[in-house]
Amino acid sequence: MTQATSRQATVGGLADSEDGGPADDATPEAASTRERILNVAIDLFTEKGFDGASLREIAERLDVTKAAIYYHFASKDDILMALHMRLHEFGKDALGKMTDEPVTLELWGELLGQLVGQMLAQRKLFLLHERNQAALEKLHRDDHDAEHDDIQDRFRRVLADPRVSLRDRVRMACSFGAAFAGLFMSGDAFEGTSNQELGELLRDAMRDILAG
Amino acid sequence: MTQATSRQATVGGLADSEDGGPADDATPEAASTRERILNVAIDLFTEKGFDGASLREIAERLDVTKAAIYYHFASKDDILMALHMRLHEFGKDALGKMTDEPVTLELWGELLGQLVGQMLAQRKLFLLHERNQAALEKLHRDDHDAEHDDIQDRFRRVLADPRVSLRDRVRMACSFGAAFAGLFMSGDAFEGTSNQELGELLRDAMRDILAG
DNA sequence: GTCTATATTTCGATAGAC
DNA sequence: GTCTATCGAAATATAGAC
Repeated sequence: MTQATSRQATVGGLADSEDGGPADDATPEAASTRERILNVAIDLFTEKGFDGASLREIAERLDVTKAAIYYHFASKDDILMALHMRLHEFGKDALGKMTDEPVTLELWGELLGQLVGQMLAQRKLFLLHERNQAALEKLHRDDHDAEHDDIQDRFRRVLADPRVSLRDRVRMACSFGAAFAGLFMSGDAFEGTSNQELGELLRDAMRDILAG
Repeated sequence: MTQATSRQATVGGLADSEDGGPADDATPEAASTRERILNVAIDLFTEKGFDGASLREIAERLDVTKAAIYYHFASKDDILMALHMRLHEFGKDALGKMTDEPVTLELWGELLGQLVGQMLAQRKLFLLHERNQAALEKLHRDDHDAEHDDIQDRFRRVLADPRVSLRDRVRMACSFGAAFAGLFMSGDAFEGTSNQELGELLRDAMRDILAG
């Protein structure tokens, strides 16, 4: 029996520090193989798509064999799931602010302002998700112990909440899209800009939409 | 030799009406097999991703065999290219307004206002592109007779134009993202809304960003 | 224009030695 | 924890009959 257990992916680098599992690598020096696999996977899954990138490529880039990967992960899906959990970890703080009350434009603004900071810090992870929607949906479909507080689901539920006016809900979607486009759809057009400057410009634009 | 010639995909349903090629199907009655393949491909490539969807599935859904598909298209890539050209056809009118002059916020607003209408009318085609970035990039990489006036490239070039202030360029990206999110990232949250109403709400939000 | 049948490749995954 | 070797499945694509 290997360490890789099906669909029990941990965040990796954040948790995973008990029993005999691969050692947690909070210490910076040398990333564990597990972490190195995840880091290469982020790049390859984003560049070529989850289906377009093969385990062979990941292995080659790390100079190990496919079999080594299967020691750390039960399946290719399991790698994607681990990355998904990693993102979820970053998003859950902002999400915590959402109760069952109807979301106001003010609350949405707060939420998104916080999220923009995390998106700037975790650009690659968010980009991975944007570009692999189909694979992630399949992952959720196949996952039967669905702990369904997925970030995307929560967002969509808010945007569909009939207690909030259509106009406001459209504004909420637009403000999110505005931030998103500034970060991910512009290629490297804003590459020379510091995270702080870009973050402020985006927050300004968001404010104009929500105050509009 | 079959009709399918490599990488010379025509728009399909809009052009393609000369020589012995499969008949143009401007007449509504029954869509040609070629058109039916493209229509099914839009759905499957969007739902499962370009790599995740197989030609077998497309064939099954049309109740024909894979070989029939290869009569109409030289390769799987060729199908995606045909769909890409179809989108390009719709976008080129708006793009025509872009000269080599620096793009002003006003011009950008006009451009996007027009584009929103086309996005509403061709939702599926735009969604296909959003969800298959990796496959489309590979398509462009492999395409050596690159006629490089791709819509996305043009947009990015504008957003990177140093003659325009960073603030304005970020606003342009945001306004596009706002429209985009309202249309594609909200799932079916706005499904009950008419295209006209949604279009107006989106244009209002865009105006607020560009006027901000 | 569509079919049957098959060639060819690549992938995800496993077994077992070290 | 990583390796070599291999399996079985599924995919793209082709050949040739009808």
